[in-house]
Amino acid sequence: MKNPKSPIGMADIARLAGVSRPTVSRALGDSPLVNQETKDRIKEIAQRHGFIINRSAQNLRRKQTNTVAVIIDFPALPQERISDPFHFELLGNISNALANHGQDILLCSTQSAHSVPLGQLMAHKGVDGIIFIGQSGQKEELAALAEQGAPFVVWGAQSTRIPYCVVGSDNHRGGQLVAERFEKLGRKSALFIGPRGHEEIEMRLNGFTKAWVGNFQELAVQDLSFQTSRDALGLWLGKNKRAPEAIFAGSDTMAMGALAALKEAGISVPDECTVCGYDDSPAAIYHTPALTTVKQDTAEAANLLVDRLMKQIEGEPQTGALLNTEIVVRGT
Amino acid sequence: MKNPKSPIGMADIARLAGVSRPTVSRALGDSPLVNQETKDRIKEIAQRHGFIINRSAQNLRRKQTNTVAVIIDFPALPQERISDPFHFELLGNISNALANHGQDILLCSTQSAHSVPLGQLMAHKGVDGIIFIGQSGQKEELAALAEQGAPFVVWGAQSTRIPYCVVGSDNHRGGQLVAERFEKLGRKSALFIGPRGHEEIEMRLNGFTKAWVGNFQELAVQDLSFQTSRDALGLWLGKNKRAPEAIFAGSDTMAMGALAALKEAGISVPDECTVCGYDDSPAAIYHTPALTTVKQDTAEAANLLVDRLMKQIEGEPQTGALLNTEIVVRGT
DNA sequence: GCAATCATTGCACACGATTGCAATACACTG
DNA sequence: CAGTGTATTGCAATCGTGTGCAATGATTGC
Repeated sequence: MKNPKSPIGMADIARLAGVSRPTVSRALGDSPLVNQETKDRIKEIAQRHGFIINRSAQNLRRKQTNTVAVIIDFPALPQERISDPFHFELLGNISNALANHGQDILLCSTQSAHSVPLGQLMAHKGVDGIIFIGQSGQKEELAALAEQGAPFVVWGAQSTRIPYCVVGSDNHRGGQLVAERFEKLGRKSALFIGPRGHEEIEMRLNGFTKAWVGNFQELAVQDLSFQTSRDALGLWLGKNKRAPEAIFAGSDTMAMGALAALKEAGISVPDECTVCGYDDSPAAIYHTPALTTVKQDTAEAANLLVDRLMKQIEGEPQTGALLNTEIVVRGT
Repeated sequence: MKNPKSPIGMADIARLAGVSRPTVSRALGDSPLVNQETKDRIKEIAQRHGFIINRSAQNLRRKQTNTVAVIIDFPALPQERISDPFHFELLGNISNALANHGQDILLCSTQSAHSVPLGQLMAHKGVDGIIFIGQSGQKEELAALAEQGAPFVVWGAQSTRIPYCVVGSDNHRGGQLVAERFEKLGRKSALFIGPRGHEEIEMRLNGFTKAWVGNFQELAVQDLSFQTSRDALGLWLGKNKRAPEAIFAGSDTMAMGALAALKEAGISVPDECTVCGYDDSPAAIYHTPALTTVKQDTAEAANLLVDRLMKQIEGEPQTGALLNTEIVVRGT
């Protein structure tokens, strides 16, 4: 029933060291108020007896938690499976980055997070700050949250005059890189596949069209899933007699959907049609042929996110940041 | 500097309701000691004023945290990228399942978790229980943890006389299903690709060989990565004149690696060689051709894990559980 | 009508750590 | 030697909530 927990507390250490509890507290906190020898002795004793501080008590007293909430979009239903593996990779890197700062992660799915007003989420969950992943949808709520001075950062689309800190890859530049590559390959016509209303993807498209001079068409789809993309392109290929010479997909998952449709239509890749995705998710490498795609450096992204969040928690307001992006040329 | 947090506490609610603080505490906790009308009134007031309980204080007093640690293998280095998307899916489902039980998730990477002796992890992180994902490596430490009565569950390989609660898919049966399918297709020779020493995979192999009557060879590799599998099979195909008629890979990722090697060798799938993976990870669907694989139901897995963990926390010891597995036939 | 029972509520302390302030001891200055 | 300063430590209050026990008033039984 009751697990034994750690029955050893600060008071015990104090007794063992022959000092008072506050002195132990200060010693472990490396306070300059305590004699160096005393500190060393206390630390040694605490170490030897496997003392572990009670986070609940510490948090209560300090009014902070050393915990950061990460809010991420998990597929609500098993069959949806829409969650992007890219997010997983980012999450892993965030986990590491936060660990380096001595912070714990409180993981929330968007649905459970939204059962509570965003503004109260922090107090409710008892965290010092929040990292949002893939929440481009709710700018107003995030703005309100920023208004009350809550420390948080968002992974998503950059844009001017956003009142909070957004870290994201340079989607505009990414799109541009794709256009440049298509040009270099001498392609004359291009098709873009992606949903409207998804800010990051719109920016990719934007960068692309700004830099692209050839023939252009857009295939607007409902979501970012493999299946949707595959079906949509299949239909499109049926209706249009000529396949485009190049396809730019809004994400790797969609690019793979497109590749499936191309294969079914008997169009050879990359000879007849070259395809470029976005994200450089692991699956891009595993795919046959391996996917040409725009890479977002998740490790650097995680570091930037965490770094800026920490500084915010310490009271320094932070501006957003743009990540370098590069195109990774593989088999498509 | 100081974020305003929620300045409203139980004392305020008490004053507003004209009762004492303890009464508020009991009312919100639905104690039968409080008059129903009083309870309702207090709850309403608390609700209306957006009162949110201070978890730190509550946890301190109750000596529990309503938080479960999930320890998962994140890739330590960005370039490793070995983490299986299957784990991500499982994590998402666990997140949902825990949310249903009002539990929060504390996410730890294995590396940060191992910076502290496993036995103290729970007290250190201040959680009520732990879910391990993909830790088949350290049975002794887990056994020791079980010894001290810590509540935890493990996703991994089932086996008899393990002193703690393991939930896993029926790997043995999974391998058997693959053998049966190969037989049904009339294949005469089979090759297994997978690392030795990985318990779950060994069991898959075990189930397979028990049921398989044809010619059999094993290709032992170093790890579970796409690249390793691809290279190893490539080499193997070079050395052996005849390709096997069927390949069973230890995981989907490895199956995709094998498919890449087969393609390079000009061997047609599934005509000349049929391939079967394991996990039914999302990438299996996205692959071209789509992967035939053994499915593990992550939603059910998550429910079982969480359910058993909760019961342990409440003091009921739990035995392990075996998940149903089924083979999903797709294009390979 | 009096005592016993019950339902409801408040008092006061506990949880385990942090911190402002006072206390002590000692050194140093003039 | 008195006075001031400095280094080190302990006392006691505090964070916000939960809970054993006593107290209150209402109800019941005889």
